[in-house]
Amino acid sequence: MAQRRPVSNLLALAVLTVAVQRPMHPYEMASILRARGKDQDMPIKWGTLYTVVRNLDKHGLLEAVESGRQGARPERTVYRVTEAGRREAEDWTRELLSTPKLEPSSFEAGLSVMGGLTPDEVTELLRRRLGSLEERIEADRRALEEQRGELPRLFLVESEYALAMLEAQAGWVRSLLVELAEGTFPGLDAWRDFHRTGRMPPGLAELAERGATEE
Amino acid sequence: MAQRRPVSNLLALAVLTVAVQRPMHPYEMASILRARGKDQDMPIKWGTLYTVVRNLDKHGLLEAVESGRQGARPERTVYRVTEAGRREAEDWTRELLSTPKLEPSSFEAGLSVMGGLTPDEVTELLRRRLGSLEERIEADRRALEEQRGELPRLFLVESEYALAMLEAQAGWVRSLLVELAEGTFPGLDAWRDFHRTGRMPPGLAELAERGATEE
DNA sequence: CGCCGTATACTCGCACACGAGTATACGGAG
DNA sequence: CTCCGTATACTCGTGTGCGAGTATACGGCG
Repeated sequence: MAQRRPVSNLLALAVLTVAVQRPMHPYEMASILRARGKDQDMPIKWGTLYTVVRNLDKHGLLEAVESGRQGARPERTVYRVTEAGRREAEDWTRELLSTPKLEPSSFEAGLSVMGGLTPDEVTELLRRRLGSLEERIEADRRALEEQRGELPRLFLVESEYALAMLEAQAGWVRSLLVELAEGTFPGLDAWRDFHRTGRMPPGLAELAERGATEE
Repeated sequence: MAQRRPVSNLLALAVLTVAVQRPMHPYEMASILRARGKDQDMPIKWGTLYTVVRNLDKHGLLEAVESGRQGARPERTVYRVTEAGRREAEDWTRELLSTPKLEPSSFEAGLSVMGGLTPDEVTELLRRRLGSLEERIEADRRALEEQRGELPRLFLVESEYALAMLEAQAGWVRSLLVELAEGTFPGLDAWRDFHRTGRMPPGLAELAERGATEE
């Protein structure tokens, strides 16, 4: 119920777009998505898949066209995209492309509470992060180069974006590390003192109380 | 249950870090968080707040120290951070800083299905996105400059990061727009043909079937 | 001095996400 | 030819997120 979309989970959009090709049963949608590497950044959870498909059905965006057992396999239901489903997928795509949406990032959360650790530890942790980032960037770049031979650019755009964001993050971390390592980060001493003495530097105490309810 | 953290919601980390200052009741935690502007990127949901606090209590990371009515106000419970809670907060912060985590991005999802729209519409949509991004960047930059006078750098780092990511995104969108507008984007014609004729260009059809289950 | 809008503080219950479990088919090794 | 590991295909139950609702206090206005 995150947004006003009848089925808000982004997996629903992926499901709709594969099912547009031709009617399919849920497991097959998952296989195709996996084969296209869409599960790299957003692994498909089985429970979610079936819930999402059922909800799409309930809202008339998908409809069951065939249900029964072929041979002696477990029963399976084949779904087809409805006209409404096609419209929903298009409209949703339009919104996702046109409207930037702030999403909670765990790194941001970490940065916002990094004052709880000492500057030296933070420096060490960020160094490790940068290492992982660089490895990942290298690996992704290779993988992308390889796919460039097999797939048209249109299908690689989202990987290119993801890579660009990783690079931007690495760059930012690198520049913060320079400030921390060279000691040019303003307020470094106050931060250290706070941890040595265990108390807020004067002036920060009231700041921390801002927004507190009166007793 | 996303990770192995006893209470996986990031709001729990924020709660722990404000409650470290001194014992508090939930509503007060929310007020302080809001006053610090932490709700900008991740608005505090009331339902979640109380659920999270209850779970932290259940896992021994917070403990109730006082429960009862002051004056005739509605009953309220004041919570204190336990030793385990303090450790959890520190450990969690370490993890968030040191380990990059891929998070699902709705823009990425949009890019991965943009083939469903025509190149011209995509161009128009991205132009709108770029406009919104630029406005937002301008506004955030101003806000940040203003806060620089009042708050030490340590408390602004996460805003600086968020701003840097917005700028990186804007830059990326801008360069994609150039390719689309100037027609240098490879495969533009095939993409257009696909929409005019309604059928996949040869070679792409099999590609789309990759991962399909045998009948 | 009574009325109402707003801030304070929380509860409840639905809907969704998802992991773990279930059950059958198929193919290859022995 | 039978045993078992793996792929196929789905179900169920639990925990969690979160909006909408509830209830009291306070301040100002007429």
